[in-house]
Amino acid sequence: MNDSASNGTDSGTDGTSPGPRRSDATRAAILEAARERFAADGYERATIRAIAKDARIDPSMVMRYYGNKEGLFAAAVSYDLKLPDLTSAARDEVGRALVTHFLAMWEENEELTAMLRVGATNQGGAERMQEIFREQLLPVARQACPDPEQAPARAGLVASQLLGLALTRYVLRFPPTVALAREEIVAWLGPTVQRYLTAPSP
Amino acid sequence: MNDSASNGTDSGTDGTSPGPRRSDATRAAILEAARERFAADGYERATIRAIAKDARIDPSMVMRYYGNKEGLFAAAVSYDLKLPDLTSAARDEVGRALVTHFLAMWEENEELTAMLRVGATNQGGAERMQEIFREQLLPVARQACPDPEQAPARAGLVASQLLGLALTRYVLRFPPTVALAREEIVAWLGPTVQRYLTAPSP
DNA sequence: GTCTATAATTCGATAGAC
DNA sequence: GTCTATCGAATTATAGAC
Repeated sequence: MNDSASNGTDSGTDGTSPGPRRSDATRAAILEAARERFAADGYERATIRAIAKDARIDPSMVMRYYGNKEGLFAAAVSYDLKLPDLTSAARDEVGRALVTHFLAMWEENEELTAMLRVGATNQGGAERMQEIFREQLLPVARQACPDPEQAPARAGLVASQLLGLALTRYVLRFPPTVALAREEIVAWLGPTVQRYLTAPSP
Repeated sequence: MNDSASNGTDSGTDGTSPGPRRSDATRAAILEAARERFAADGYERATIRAIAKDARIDPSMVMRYYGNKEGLFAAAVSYDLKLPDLTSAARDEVGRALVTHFLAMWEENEELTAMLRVGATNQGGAERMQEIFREQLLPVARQACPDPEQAPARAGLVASQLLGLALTRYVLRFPPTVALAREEIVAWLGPTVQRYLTAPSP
């Protein structure tokens, strides 16, 4: 969301204020439109022209700012996804907490749908998806599960359930899964995740 | 796959139910190549030209046989995916049975990976995925779950876990999930699916 | 900074010779 | 049935005027 301000070529000669560029509004509009299009259509079908049209600017501006289509996608999904620190959660509640935060993240952030959709057909997208779950889910598993050596497998199981929920609810939009209330999902999936993390190996 | 013997009995005139054509081998080669490409690249990036090259025939043949790209995809994934009849399975073992058969299906059939990948970015693919879900998973849920009215929700939960496994294992290829042995997966996911189907609402 | 015009590819689809 | 040649449309990307 936040384009960090860099330089201010138009904000006068006094260097005291590294003010926002005049184009920051445009850049932000482009990124927002890009996230929407990538989330809705995937990488291939989301055209630069359509994104530019949504942002109500000229397609060539997208190229000027982000170089090429890959650069645009990278910029659009470069937002840091921070799963709240769950290390403080009670050990027998980590499953429910994880599902709750996961749901909140996906409902408020189109970026994740975009990444999942792109990850299904694009190598770069899949790798970025792997990164995120290594950085976000593995630490949780390392702390929650009894044998640290099993943490990757446990995290993989949790990922299968959480991403499966995201897939059926936000991408494929299976009606019954879409219809579920958040609390229902937490009530059903919480114990599953809890078990994947903390139960002894079956 | 099946290069069925192509004899000369071309029953020609009846367009609705043609016998074995001389071109059957070619058609089969096209479909096999199409499945591989769709599974590997998704709908948009799997080009007719590339598929034809894999099948070592001319791209125009694909058009001649299947009309257009959509027709090709439909033909490539039109195999009936038959989940074995689980109505005979013991009621407290339906979870494990379902996971076991699901795994077997995905490991031996590229078609399913193709459909999942396409479903992530293509409307038609997503709808076909929904169809299969309705025809295959819903009946199982209807029979296994205590309250038939809850069958769709239960089936949706099962789908989230099973398709999440397929996504992380066969599409995104998360290393820890790929590394799991089939028996481990059954041991972990079986109880989950069992609970989604038969446990009382939480 | 913004836009017009267009280059350079690539793809789906068609026409027609053999 | 098979292939060559090509059309027409869409795309990314570039060059340059204002």
